[in-house]
Amino acid sequence: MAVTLADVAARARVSPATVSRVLSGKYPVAEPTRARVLRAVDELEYVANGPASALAAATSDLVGIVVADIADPFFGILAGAVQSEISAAGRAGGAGEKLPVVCSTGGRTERELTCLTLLQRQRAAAVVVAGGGAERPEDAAAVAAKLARLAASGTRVVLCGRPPVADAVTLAFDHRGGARRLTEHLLSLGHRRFGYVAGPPGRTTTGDRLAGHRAALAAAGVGHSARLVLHGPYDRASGYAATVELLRRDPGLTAVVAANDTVALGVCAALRDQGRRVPGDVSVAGFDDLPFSRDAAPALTTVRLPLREAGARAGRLALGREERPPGGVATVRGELVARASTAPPRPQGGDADRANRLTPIT
Amino acid sequence: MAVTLADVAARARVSPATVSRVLSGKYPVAEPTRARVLRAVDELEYVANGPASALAAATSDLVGIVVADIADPFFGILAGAVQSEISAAGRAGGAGEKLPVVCSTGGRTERELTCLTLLQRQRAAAVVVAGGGAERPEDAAAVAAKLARLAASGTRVVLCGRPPVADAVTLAFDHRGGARRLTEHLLSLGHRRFGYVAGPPGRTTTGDRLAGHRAALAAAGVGHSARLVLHGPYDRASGYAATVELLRRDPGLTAVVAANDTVALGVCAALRDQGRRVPGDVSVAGFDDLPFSRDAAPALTTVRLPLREAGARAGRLALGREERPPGGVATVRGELVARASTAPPRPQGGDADRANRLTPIT
DNA sequence: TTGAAAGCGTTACCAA
DNA sequence: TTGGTAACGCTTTCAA
Repeated sequence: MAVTLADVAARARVSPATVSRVLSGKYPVAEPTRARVLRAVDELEYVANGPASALAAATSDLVGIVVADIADPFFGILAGAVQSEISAAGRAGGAGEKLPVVCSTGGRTERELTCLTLLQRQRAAAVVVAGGGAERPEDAAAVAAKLARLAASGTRVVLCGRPPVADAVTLAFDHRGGARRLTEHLLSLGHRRFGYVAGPPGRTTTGDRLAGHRAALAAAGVGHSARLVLHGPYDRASGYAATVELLRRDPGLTAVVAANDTVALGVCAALRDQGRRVPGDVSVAGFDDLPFSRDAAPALTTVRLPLREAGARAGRLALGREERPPGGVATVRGELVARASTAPPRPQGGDADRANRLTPIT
Repeated sequence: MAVTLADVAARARVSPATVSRVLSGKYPVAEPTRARVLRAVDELEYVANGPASALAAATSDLVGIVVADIADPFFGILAGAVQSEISAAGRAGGAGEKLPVVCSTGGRTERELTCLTLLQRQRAAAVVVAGGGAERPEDAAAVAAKLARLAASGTRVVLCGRPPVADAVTLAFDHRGGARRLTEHLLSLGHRRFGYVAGPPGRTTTGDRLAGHRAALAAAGVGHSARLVLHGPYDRASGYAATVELLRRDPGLTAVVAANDTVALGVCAALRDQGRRVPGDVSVAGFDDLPFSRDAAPALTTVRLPLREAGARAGRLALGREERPPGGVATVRGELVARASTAPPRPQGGDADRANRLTPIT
């Protein structure tokens, strides 16, 4: 079978314990001995048995990164940042190097629990849970309980982009504030009739962004019908279909806010197919400002979350290389990116009046 | 500490061996006993110790997916497809459920070897290596040797999108054929002066696509200068910068072929910024046809690789749920997607002549 | 600074 | 159908 520690020990004429000490690197070993061991390791092409180490040490060097969907660039960027932060630490391939592993859940609580169980089974050293969570109390509680058990069993838990839970370190995203500023911006341009294409129902990200949007409207005294809020997955097709329906429900809307940039692309496409100029007749806003959106929809107004920075920080927190923020929670804010200031085409009397009472924000 | 098999056994008043059998599910156990064990598992919230199982069974339930960059939607889609195929098998969270783990290498051989070592250390059940490999013989040999060792140690190895190695099961992508058809298409429209923005140097994907392009040009008797081939990473900035330089070197080019769609977006942006209409003055072609490209560059001509299907198939091969293709190698071909048939603006005499001798393809 | 040996929690073989 | 019990390969006291 495979080469074992004992084989290396025999070859280097030392005890297995010594080899272990050399490899772990955190025990004093005489230099000549050390060299002999390392040479034996090389000659034998020894690769440690991870499971055996994990069993003996009661912790593995796996770091889990749980996301909704790796095919979604939002999570791809986030997960990539976490990974590279983790891989950057520790000598390449050396013992103690962490193996970042990405799991995707499809945004389903059930699958989320499964992933966490799988990581718990692996005795992962840390777990970064990225993206929004379930809003339903039972679901949220189930995940919280699972995370608590994970933490209790020695796994470091870091939340990134979801509400804090118990005492897990959390990097919360300010979706609410971002959506609010986004909507305030559109209001300041004079828009009064909004459509909103929301993300999947029952998820905190969806709810938070929507809440921010509604808060801005309420603060401006602009009414908003629930009929003009449509939910769907974070994809282009959802934006397209929702927009067709929104226009049917209110042909006079002048702005559409989308759950994210991908959805916004579908919105733009549908608007054009329905004969509206974008921007011009209708302004479209999105979220996240992913790299391609500037090409796909140059006039999009979005909120840019510093995904790379957040991911890197989450990675450091997972490794325990960065101090816990006060209270265990740090909030990451997005930046408003307004590429075109398109006022609505034909402002109506009453609305224009109200607009004058608004203080432009941003 | 954590609940162990022995705890469950005690509670269910059976031996540890029996609990193990119930959990593994592949041994006959009397129904009442089985029920008692499962109840104990539930009551105790027992979660098996993966490392211990892996040690005893000499194989873990990890399945590695090695990609160049998860932040790149190309790999995100591919990895996502592999993952969902793997997660679909096996009852959620049950014993024996595989844990698909994605690692990214940045397309660097060194990091690739590290990832493979890490997976070898974990005694992964299978490894799917996706995306092109190194062209340099030493590098290719090093990776091949590593893969051979992995395979020898019982890990199932599946290659996806890179040249076959020894006897690893391979899903090869026909980059060469795709690039060839793409170029033939542009030639059939009358284009004769091409710029080419290639991927990172020294990688098989880059080399294969370029080879296909050159083969098409050669077959058509169209000369091509190495000065009009520029290399860079698979990102937008690379396409932008390369295009500025290409136009400097040949202001009269009528078509630019890009390493992939993301690069093509940069090409389009640069062309516009340089005062060219796209399409119109210059036609742009890309690769991969990712979801956003139709919005970002509606007139792009691309080659669409069936990424989801390929990923799913790779997943099944990794699980041993799909038969090895004859010879161990199956080739995945891309589909030419031509959204606009833009002929060059001002065909030159001699070239137009030659164009007539071409048989239009596709 | 090094060695000996007792676990770590499963699996799998051999009996019963 | 079940139980007893060696491995599995490493880490980590405890001694020397």
